[in-house]
Amino acid sequence: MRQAFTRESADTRRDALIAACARCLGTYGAQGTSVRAICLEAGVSPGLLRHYFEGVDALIAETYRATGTRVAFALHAAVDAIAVGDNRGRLLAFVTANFRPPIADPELLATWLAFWSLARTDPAIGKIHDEIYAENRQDLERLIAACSDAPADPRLMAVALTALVDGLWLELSLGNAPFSADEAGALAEKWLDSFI
Amino acid sequence: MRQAFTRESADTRRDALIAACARCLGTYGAQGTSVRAICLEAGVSPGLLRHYFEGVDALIAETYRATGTRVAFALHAAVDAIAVGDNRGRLLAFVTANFRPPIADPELLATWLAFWSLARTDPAIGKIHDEIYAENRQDLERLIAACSDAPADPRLMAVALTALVDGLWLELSLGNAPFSADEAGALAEKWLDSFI
DNA sequence: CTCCTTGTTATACACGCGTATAACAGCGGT
DNA sequence: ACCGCTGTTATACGCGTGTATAACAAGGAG
Repeated sequence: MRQAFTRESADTRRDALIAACARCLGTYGAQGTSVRAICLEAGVSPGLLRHYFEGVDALIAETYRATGTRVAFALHAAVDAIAVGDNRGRLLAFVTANFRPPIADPELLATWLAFWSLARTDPAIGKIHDEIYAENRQDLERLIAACSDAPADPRLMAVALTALVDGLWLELSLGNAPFSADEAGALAEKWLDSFI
Repeated sequence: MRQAFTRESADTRRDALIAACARCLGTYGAQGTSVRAICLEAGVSPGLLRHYFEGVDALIAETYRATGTRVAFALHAAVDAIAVGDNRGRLLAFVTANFRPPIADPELLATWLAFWSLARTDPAIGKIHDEIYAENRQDLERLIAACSDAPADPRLMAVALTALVDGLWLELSLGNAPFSADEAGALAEKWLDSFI
């Protein structure tokens, strides 16, 4: 007897596989994310992966893109929770959202680490990486420029702020960090106020 | 005919295997670092690895420790190149050395990424990670405290400086960074001056 | 109700992995 | 010059990997 199954639309199956891939990367890391593990997580047979994707590398690439937009969405939601007039508040919200769920999350870090390590090797992943980071920096520069007393060089400030936030986020998500999420937010705010 | 070989002391062989492991992690990433790849790089047969280490995981752990001390050594060398009286200069040297070789190096980043991803899974690696970071932070706090007008809370400043430096180093080493090593150094200096 | 398309499963293949084991050979002691 | 210890190699085993292929069945069309 063959296992029962239901036919799904292409989009549904692709999304399910992408979500399963992200869960595997977060749970088992890049090493433990195999075709069989992904398909088991998605509840389909291993062969189906290649029916929807060129190969496992292509699925991981699309998962990177999906994860990037998910993060961007969460950041935008944090910004939109602040009144449109409060430009400094919106910028601060964008920054401090990185220290709270769902962004400050060990599983998301594991996913991101896998992407970083692949970005050096796989050119396709590297391209996606550049796009995601460019978009994020653009968002940040926009929020900086919207502030009344914006600095002369928003690019360098965006660079510094991104680096600070990434570093804090990284150590916070790695665990055993010698500081709290609140302290991270306070540091970012202090740094921000010294500029604008 | 069997391949010729020479007998080496235990320390020599262990060091050679550790160095080969680091090169593999940097060149091929964690995914491409296998027992066979390491031993090919070291110029020995695959079986020899288990003659000197519990397994490949143990070798990677020792490689982490060795890499950590190598980085710490490079940072200390940068500090010692500055006159003992110039406390601010020594702190600045410690910080900016992170943006120059051999620390700002794609291969070192790849090695470090592998360690980060393993730190979550393997408790032994996680322990080594905590120790390395604690030492680094202690060094930084010492240099901060040595400055004449040290801030009230050197811990939080060390946290922030570490995060900023890590973030800048990360993106610099990932490549395609929208800023230069000099700009990174200038940013760190600016941040440093706003504190002390 | 039946047929046909095709999404899905099951199986197989070649390969690389980490490890275990036995045979070999370098090299110091005698 | 020979022996014996052991560092080193060679080979093999079981397993998991990504992918290719054929058999199957779900579900709409007629």
